[in-house]
Amino acid sequence: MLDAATRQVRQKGFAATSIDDLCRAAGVTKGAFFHHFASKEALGVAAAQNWSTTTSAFFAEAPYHAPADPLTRVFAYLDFRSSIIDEDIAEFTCLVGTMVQEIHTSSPAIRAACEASIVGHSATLVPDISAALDAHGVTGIDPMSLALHFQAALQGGFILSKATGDPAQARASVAHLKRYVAMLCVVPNPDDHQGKRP
Amino acid sequence: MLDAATRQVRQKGFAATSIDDLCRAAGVTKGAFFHHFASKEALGVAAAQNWSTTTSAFFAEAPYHAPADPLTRVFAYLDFRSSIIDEDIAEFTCLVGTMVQEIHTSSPAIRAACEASIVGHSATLVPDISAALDAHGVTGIDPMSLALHFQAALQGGFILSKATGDPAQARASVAHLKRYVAMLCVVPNPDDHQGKRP
DNA sequence: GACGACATACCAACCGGTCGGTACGTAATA
DNA sequence: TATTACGTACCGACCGGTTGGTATGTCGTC
Repeated sequence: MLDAATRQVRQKGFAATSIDDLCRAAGVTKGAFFHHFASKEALGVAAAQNWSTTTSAFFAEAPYHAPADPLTRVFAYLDFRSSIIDEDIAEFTCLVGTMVQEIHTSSPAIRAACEASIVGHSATLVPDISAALDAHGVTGIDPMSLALHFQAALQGGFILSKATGDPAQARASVAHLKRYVAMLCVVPNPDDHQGKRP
Repeated sequence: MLDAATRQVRQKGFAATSIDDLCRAAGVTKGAFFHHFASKEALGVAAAQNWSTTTSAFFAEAPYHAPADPLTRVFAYLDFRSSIIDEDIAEFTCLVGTMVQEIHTSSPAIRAACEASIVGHSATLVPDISAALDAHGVTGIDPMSLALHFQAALQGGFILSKATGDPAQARASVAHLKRYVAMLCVVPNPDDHQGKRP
């Protein structure tokens, strides 16, 4: 049910996703839908929360946490984000980023759920970013601000990919992000980076 | 008419914007609407094209073209983008970025118009970016790719602002963008930069 | 009097949401 | 164990309102 909602919203947006279509896709009746969700808005909130939990589990299990050096972990995160951008645009695109564009004024509840999802994920990056910045003596940069900038470039990359139909646009923005971090921490070639410089 | 459409789409999205509401807001009848536009999709295309022409005129007249040094012009562009992010989120947000999220699969015509708007604006930045990169001996960076990354960070910043309700989120991403360019061109403090280094 | 620029009235389809009803598990009671 | 009572899960017909879109009329202008 929530999976079907996620799929449809990512393709058509929230407003264009009708409950009838949703029920047909999920193989349930309308009665069942309104038994589980009080309204369409409640579905939106539940979908955002479900997205939050499934993606945080997905990222928690991802391999980018393995490296010992924090900066290497940050690079690995960006590489990972780049690697999961595949051919099908509706597959790698962000549910909450899509939803919040439409409903940020009309539905405070969904908006808040989307905010929690994005901010929550960003917060998980802060320890690594903070440690990497400290290890290289970088000052004047708020780790959370940089984490949010990551999400901004990612979300914007998704928009560019949707506009051009080309997933490479999103990957290109991640590449710029990686170069930004590399220069911040004064690493000449981030792909050769294995740990703290001598 | 197109102005009313722009306002409503930026607030509610394309699908949630009804033609009836639109006509009421614009003070015209439905008959007049369908006299000018063949369909709602045609309105979307026209709105995107109108957005493209009005914004390109707006940016053409903006003061960031004044400085003699190309890198200073790039910084001035980013400063300008930051300065036009005011309190009302629906006022500084991008029409085509919002529309393309919803309709990228359902309406190829609107998608193409949005792509043209974003890519077209990015292309206007290429001469300055290219000259700035050349002047500082930066190689291996495609100017158009950097221009598109600017748009990605901006669009993503808009999403973050919509999610949090805070315009400062969008400005923060522009600040990171500016720092990125400064480091690329090896300028210690971009705000002090007045021309090519000795 | 032909034609473009609108206005008015209207339509079928669809929208989110409701509602009466049903199938079924369970637990207290006798 | 049979009966009753009740909560939960679910069905699907139905509702009022809205949707994008159309058909037809009207009025000023060349």
